[in-house]
Amino acid sequence: MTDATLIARPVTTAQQVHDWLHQRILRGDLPPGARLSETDIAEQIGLSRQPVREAFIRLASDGLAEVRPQRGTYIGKISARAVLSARLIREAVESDLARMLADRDADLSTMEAELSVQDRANAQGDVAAFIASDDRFHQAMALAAGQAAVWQDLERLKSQMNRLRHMSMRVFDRSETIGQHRAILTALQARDADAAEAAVRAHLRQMLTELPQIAAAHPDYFTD
Amino acid sequence: MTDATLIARPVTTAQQVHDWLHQRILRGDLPPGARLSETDIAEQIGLSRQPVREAFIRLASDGLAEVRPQRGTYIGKISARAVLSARLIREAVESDLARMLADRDADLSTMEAELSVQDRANAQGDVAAFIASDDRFHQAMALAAGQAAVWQDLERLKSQMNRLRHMSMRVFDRSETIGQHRAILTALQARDADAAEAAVRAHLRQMLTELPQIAAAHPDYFTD
DNA sequence: TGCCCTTTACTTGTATGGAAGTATGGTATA
DNA sequence: TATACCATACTTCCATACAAGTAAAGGGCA
Repeated sequence: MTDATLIARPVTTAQQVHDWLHQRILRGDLPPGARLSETDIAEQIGLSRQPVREAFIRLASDGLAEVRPQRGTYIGKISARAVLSARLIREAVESDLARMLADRDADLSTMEAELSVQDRANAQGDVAAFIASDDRFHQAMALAAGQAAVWQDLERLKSQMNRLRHMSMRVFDRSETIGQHRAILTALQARDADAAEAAVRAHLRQMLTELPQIAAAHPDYFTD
Repeated sequence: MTDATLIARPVTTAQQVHDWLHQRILRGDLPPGARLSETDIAEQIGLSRQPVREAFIRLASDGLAEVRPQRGTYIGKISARAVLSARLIREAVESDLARMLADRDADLSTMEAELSVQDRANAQGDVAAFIASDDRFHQAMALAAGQAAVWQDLERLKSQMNRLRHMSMRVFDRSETIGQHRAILTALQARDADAAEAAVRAHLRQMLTELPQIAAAHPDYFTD
C-alpha cells in the first residue's frame, strides 16, 4: 500500500497533496461522487491552486477522480466494471503465482505470520489493520515468488477494489476470509499446485458475491 | 490502441498535448532517455508552459516519463522489470481468457480476419500495420470473452512492451508470430481449452527470448 | 597544471490574474 | 402560471511572473 519508494526523490508540494488525497479516497474519507474544489482545498491547506490542480490531474490518472472541464472535479464513483476486471486479473495472476510457489521450496514464513495478525485484528474488530494485513498476505505471496514488480502493477489495478473493501469489511465477518487464506497457505506448504490454484481462485471469487451486496447497500457510490 | 472514447468529452489543450506525446513515445519517435523541455515544446506548438507541464505530469503517471524537480524531464527508459511483469500478467490473464473462450460458442471471426491482415502486413514489411493488427487480435480475444474492461487494463500495462516491440519488429521475422496466432485460433475453434492455454502461453513466452536480444542491441534504451 | 569556488544560465515549482465555459436563479413576457 | 431569456456566480483552463533549486562553465588560486 504505502509503496516505500527506495530512491529518496525530492517530494514536491503537489506530490504531497496528491498522496494525501489519494489516501483519503482509498480509506473512504472522501466518498465516491463527492465534489472537490481547487480553491477550497488550496485555501484549506494554505497553498495556491496550482499544486492542488496538479494533484487532481494525477488523481484522475489514477482513476480515482474525474475532472470535468469548466464544471468541477469529483471523486470518481466505484466502477463495478473496473472492480470485476481487476478481480479477474488478480485471480489469473495470483493463481499462476501460487502454482509457481508450490513448485519450489519457498519461504512462506511471512504469509504465516500475517495469518496471526489477521486473527487478532478480526477478534478486535480492527478493520484497517485487517485490510492492511490482508494486503501484506497477498503481497508476501508475490514476493516469495520473486515477483515484486507484478505486485506493484496489481496494486494500481486494485485501487477501486480497496475502496470497496473499506465498505464491505464493516458488513461481513472476516473469519471466512481467514479460512480461505489458511487454505492457500496449507496447499502451498503441501507443495500441491492444483490445490493452491483452486484455493486462490475460490478466495478471489468471494468478491463476486460480495460486490452486488455492497453495491445494493450503497447504490449512489457505484457506477456500472 | 486508439481507444475510441464513446462519450465525446470536451478535450483540453493539455489533454491533446499529452495524447500527442504519448503516441510519439510509444512509436519510438521520442527515444528512451531523451530530454523533454516544457519551454521548448511550449514554444514549438505555440502555447504556454502550463498545459505542456500538465501533459508531462500525466506522462509520468503513465510510467512513460520521469520528472526530476528542478533538473529536467526525460523520456523514461524501458524498464526490463516492467516489461517482464506485464508479460507475466498478460500470460496469466490471456490464458484464462482463452480457456473461457474455448468453453463457449464464441464469435472468432474478428480474430480470423486479423490473421489475414497480419499476413499482408508481414509480406509488405509494414511494421506499424502489423503491430496494430497484432494488438487487435489479442483485443478481439478479450472482447469475444466479454472482457473489454480487462483489455483496457492490460493496455495500460502494455505500454512498456509496446515501445519494445517497435524495436523488435525491425529485427525479427514475424511469420513465426503469425503461426503462433494461428495455433491459438485453431485451438479455440476446436474448443480445446488445454491446447488454447498452451498456445497462448507459448506465444507470450516468446518475449522472454526476444527481450534480452533487443536489450543487448540497445543497451542505453533500457534500465533493469 | 590541477583544484576549488563563484557566478551564471537553465530547469521545474508555485503564485496569481484573467479567459472561457457551465449552471443556476431571477425576471420579464406571453 | 408557464416559459424563455438573461445576468451572475461559480468552475476549471491557460498565460505570465517570479521563486527555488540544479548543473555546468569560467576564473582565481595554490
